[in-house]
Amino acid sequence: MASKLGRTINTSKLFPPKTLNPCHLIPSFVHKKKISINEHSPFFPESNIYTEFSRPYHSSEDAVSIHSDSTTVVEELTAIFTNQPLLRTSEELTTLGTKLNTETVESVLKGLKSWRIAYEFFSWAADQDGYRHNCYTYNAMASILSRAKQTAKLKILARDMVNSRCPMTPGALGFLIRCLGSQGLVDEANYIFDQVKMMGLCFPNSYTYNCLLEALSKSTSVDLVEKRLREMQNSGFGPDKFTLTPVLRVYCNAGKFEKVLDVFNQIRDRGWIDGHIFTILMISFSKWGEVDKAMELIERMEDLNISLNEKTLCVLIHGFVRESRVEKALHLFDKMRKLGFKPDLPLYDVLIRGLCQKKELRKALNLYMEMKDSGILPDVSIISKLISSLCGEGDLASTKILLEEGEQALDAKALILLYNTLLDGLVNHGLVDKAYLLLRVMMGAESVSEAVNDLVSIKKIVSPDCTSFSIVIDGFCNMGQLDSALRLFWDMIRMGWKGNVLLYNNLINELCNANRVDEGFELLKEMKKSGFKPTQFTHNSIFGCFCRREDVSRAIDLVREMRENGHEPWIKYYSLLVKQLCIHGKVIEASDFLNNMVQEGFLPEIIAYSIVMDGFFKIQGVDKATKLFRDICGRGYCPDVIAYNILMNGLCKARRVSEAQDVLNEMLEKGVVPSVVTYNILIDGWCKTHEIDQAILCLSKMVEKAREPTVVTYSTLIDGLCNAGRPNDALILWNEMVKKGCSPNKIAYTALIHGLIKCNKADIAVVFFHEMKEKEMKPDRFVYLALINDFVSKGNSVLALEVLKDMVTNEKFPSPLDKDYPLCISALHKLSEDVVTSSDVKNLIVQGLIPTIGNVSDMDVKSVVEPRD
DNA sequence: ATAGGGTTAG
Repeated sequence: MASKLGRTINTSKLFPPKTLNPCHLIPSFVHKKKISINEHSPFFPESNIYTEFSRPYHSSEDAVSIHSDSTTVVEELTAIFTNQPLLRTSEELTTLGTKLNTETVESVLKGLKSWRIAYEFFSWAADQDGYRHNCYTYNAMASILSRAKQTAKLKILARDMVNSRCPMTPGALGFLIRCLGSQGLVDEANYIFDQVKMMGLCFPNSYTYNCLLEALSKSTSVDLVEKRLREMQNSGFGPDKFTLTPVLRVYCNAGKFEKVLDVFNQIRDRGWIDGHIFTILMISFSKWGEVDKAMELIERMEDLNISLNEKTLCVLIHGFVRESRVEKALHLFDKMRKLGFKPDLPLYDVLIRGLCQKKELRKALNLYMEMKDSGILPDVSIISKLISSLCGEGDLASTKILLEEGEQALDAKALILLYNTLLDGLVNHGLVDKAYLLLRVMMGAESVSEAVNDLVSIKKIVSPDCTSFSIVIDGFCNMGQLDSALRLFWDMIRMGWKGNVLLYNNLINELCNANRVDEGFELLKEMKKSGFKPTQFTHNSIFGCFCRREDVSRAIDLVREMRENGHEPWIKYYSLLVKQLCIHGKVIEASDFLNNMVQEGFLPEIIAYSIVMDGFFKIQGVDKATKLFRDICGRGYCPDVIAYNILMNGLCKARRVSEAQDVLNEMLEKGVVPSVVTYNILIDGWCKTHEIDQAILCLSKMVEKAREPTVVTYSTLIDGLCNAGRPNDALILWNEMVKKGCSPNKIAYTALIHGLIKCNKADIAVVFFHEMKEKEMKPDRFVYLALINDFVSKGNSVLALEVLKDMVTNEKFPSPLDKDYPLCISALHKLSEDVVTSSDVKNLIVQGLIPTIGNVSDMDVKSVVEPRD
């Protein structure tokens, strides 16, 4: 874009040439005006603000020629700066410096190929006596830097330009603004515009404003654009098409639908709609995922006889593929070809990828063939995509053809990429052994080449690279074939490949997962020897293994080594370690481990301390636990709700419920919000210490605080109420629970059934017993036994037998070693003594469901084998 | 290839 340095408005790339007359902003008199080529005055009279449009540009074809002396100077300078950097301090150059003028500088800048040299020349010129850059030389330089994307230098240049106080024509300022805008330097463009205006270096006209808006429209700064638009109107410049276009664009960028519509209507009402406007809208719609709306626009465009341009179609096709609507994309693709546009590789690429993603591989292949027929050479990336998709579908035959084509068209470096894709595809398709065979053939093992005949017909051998090995090694790892992975790894090392960090990490991690940590350690040594630095992941893999093994001393040694490397041990591993130590009663060891971590400079998270605190409580170390809690508080930890819960639970279990109540108050003071669990713990504490009223009070408090009781809350209280001899209240609570939609689980049923039995209400209990079984919850044996025993003791043999039958068909009768055994036997005795149930008991013995008991003889048993009616 | 961790009822 920035090629005329502000003298003419070159908008052809921004706006369709058909709709734009570049002169529409320029009063006609300007074209007649000429300005002397040797104009050196740094200040143009104000009346000349439009002269830049007519100033000839010496290097363009129709430009006025520079006299021959100047031409020589340009040529010499260009030659010296291009080819003879050593001559830059020579006398010759000093002489040339005296002949410098702005036109020469512009010419030289235009002729220099590299932005770096141009920049050097530009700086050199600035230092020459009697020479000053003007706005055109600055713009020439700005244009070069902008094209070279040297944004930092461009910014400095723009500031220098302002600081030099060189006057600018509105066009020149517009040009500069567009240079900045094209590099996304929106704020800078905005700033420079104001500076220039403020310093009186230029009076912006509507073109300048349009340039500024154009620059701003690359952002989403709606406010900025609106502000400038008002400013422009206040300066007497009404908006034209080139004003509204950037306004539309910024609203599009910011996703302001309403505003977009509003501006669009303004543009339409003034008859300014063109393809460019549509393109802006369509790109936005496509970005917003509104491809259908974009399609509607296309139809409207066709109605308005505005031709679709290639870019718009491309954008839409990309948009449809992005939404996985490949059919629609293909439809547009056809349209595009009918309009005579020739699709390029990127467009084929996106469609083929879209089809691959939809697993429409036949269509993808056809399109690929079409592309080749139309004379477009495929690149390695598209072949690679096809190979990996075909592999994924197990279509090895097509893969083979593509690979053969690749062999003809690609060099060895690209070809190895295809082979790696193939290896990867095989591995992903679960064919890691096949991949391994292919790899061996690549390594030169001709003896197995038969086995990969269906994959490749190797004409030229492609040696595997590090990636090839990595793919197959990782494949083995993922298939659990760790030893194959290791063997291949060492093969790779022997072949001189060093591997990479990822490969080492994967292998070490797999070894550690397989509890082969010593080998993992060996590999770590090898890794370091090869010059790779272990990462956090490497160390934590090994650390995790030590933690799982509860190997405290090696774990702490590793923590030390990790600290030296600046690697943090992962909480999931050390919390696992302390948890397991606690489970095994080694709470002191767990506590010591955390202390050691602190000594090594790592502060364990509160979670780990919570585990240890709970551990102390579980081994009746109440004082140790509470001391630990206070210690960590003193060390600056802020216990969270779970840490408090553990503390309260420990105190409650030690029957120190009022202390637990104090802890709850402490929580509230400190602003730690109690959870349902907190209240449940306290409720249970009160229940277990026979303070059922306190427990119910606690329930109402939790409801007050909008903590919904859970099935745990209800179970706890139902158990407590029954133990307090209040079965009716327990039943009321049960109904309340069900009414609230809280469905009872096995523990809740157990609590109620057992509670009712304890309250002498086995007849009610058995109703819930049946309800529970209907819900396919399996009662624990002690529930059966409690019922049987209760019925037996009350002489209700029929019900007792019914439950007994139920029990023995659902689970084994307790063994003689079981603590419940004597109880069961005594119940059986009672049932066999009762005439109503004795024969059924014998039947159960015959069926082998219950053991033979004392006074039921074998003879008796035989007598019941014959069925009686 | 990177956090799932710790607490309550029969």
